[in-house]
Amino acid sequence: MPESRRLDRLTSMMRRRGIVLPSFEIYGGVAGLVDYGPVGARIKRKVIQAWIDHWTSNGDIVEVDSPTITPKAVLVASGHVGEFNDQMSECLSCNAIFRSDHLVEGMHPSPDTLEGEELDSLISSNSVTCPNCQGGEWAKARPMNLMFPTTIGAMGGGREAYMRPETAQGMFMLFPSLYRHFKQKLPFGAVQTGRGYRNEISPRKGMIRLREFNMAELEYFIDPLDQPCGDLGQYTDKISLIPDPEGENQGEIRSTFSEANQSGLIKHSTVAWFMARTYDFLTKIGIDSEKIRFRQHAGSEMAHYASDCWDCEILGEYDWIECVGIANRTCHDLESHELHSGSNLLRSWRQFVTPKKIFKEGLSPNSSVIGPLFKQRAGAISTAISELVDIPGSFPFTIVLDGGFEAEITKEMVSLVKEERNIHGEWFTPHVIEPAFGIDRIIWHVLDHSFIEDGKDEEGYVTLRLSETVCPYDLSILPLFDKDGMGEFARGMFNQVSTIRGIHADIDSSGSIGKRYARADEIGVPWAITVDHSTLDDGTVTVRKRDDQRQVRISSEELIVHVKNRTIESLF
RNA sequence: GCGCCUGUAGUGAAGGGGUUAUCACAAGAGGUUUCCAACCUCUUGUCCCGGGUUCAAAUCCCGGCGGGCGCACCA
Repeated sequence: MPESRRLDRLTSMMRRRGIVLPSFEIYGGVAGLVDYGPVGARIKRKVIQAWIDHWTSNGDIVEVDSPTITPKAVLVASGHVGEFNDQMSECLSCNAIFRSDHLVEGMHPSPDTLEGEELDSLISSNSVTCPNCQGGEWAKARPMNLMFPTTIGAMGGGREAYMRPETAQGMFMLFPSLYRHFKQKLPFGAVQTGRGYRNEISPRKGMIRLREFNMAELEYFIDPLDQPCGDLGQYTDKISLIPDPEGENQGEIRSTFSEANQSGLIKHSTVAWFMARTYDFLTKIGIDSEKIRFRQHAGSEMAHYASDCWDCEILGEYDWIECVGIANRTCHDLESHELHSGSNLLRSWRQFVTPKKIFKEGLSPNSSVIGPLFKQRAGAISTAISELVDIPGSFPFTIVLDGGFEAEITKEMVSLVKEERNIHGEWFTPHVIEPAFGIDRIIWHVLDHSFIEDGKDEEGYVTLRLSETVCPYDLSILPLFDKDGMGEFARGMFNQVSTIRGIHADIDSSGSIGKRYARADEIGVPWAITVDHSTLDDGTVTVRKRDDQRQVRISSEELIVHVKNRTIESLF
């Protein structure tokens, strides 16, 4: 079997068996949009369920769900409207397109803040040449919008909006509700799974770069003075870590999460903790641990909102692909939303262990004197007096207002106040650690790593060695013949197991028994239950294990108990 | 967006200006004491879309859409 075509065989199988296939195909298809078919949708649901369970099982993280349509103002505050509207310049001689701000790199302190016309004039005044063909003629810079715009309101005059490029903003919007839910105590987190939208220039590589995709994001809100972290010592695997090439550490380092955190390779303990938990999740759903690595972003590739970011990359048919990003978003989002919205609900209270005593000495304006004397300027003068930090040693002294007005302040106009207060705590903007998962990319790699071809002949025998956590059906029930009562017995069993919560069975009576095993193996059903002649005599069935084809015989009642308890494995 | 390659049943392929487009596997019905893709009979189903050239286009040409790779892009 030529290994170079494994990718083709895997994608063909995925289409044929209804796992993942191009969308809208009878209308020619649309690049970057895919469907999950009947088998794929079940796998996807189980991956997402496993993800939600993984993060919410500690009690400090809850699930939320917010709209995909997002008002423009939210995305202006988050920085996406600015960042997602990069100006692009096209070379008139070879039609190559470049980001305008990259072309004028070094010619301006902050090229990414410039408008189209400023970029154009910078390009022409510096005679920037095309990196591709050395031509010097450029078309006007045009904005490239990577978000899908829409309008809220069916008639004219609606509000401008975009399809969300990430689910994170919805969780920031819900911060006040989360803060109340968690009894106003950090740390806590929220997860959200759902669709995100990016109008990619050129979607590529099957389901790797999509225009509409499934994401799963976790926002963990912490006090920046604290770095909450679980027991890293429980993760003893050595992990491949590739630190920022612009930093002190070079090349690939193999280390445990605990060591990496202690040595300062992973600076933030909470980031290290989520990296470990991410590794734990990925291996649990069937990603090969040898094909996982973490790569730190260089400062230059960091998203606009992040101060540190580690990508989790997975090795598959498309080489190393970024599947999870674990970013320290600091207070960027909450602070920016506070600024843009005027809300004061995006903060958290930090209680001091011991109240701080503060002594405040200041001047208090005597308005009965100041008022009649300064009339309309009295208010401004009173404020200025209260805000004086250095109290002048003698009277009279002069205060200069913003407009240049000079007021002479005499002893009678003020009184000296000495105040002693206990401060019990302070308000601050929480920081956010965000693990963001690309669900489609993860599903791809789960399938890639499970796709085992080990046929002896040319044709190849395919087994999808999916973990029970993500398999599309838990078991396949196969009547050896659909007659003599075997079919009825099988359907009875099917109905019985189908009432068990979380269990989905398949029933298949067409074709030879070998063919039916093969069909079940190909989509990763872990157990095949065969109803045969003996079943009719003594009520026993055979249970076949997908990964080694071993079979045991057991009474159907006993089997159903094992299905219920998820202990089929113990039969082997 | 650009360049090169490419598009034939569900999947993989063959063919190719001329009657009804070929093969394998898959799928459906029936048969067969049928436990690892067995066999027999029958059946369903295909030239990406649009325009052009031509007496005649699935085939040649142009455009679009989709796919692969490279460049660019991937906040």
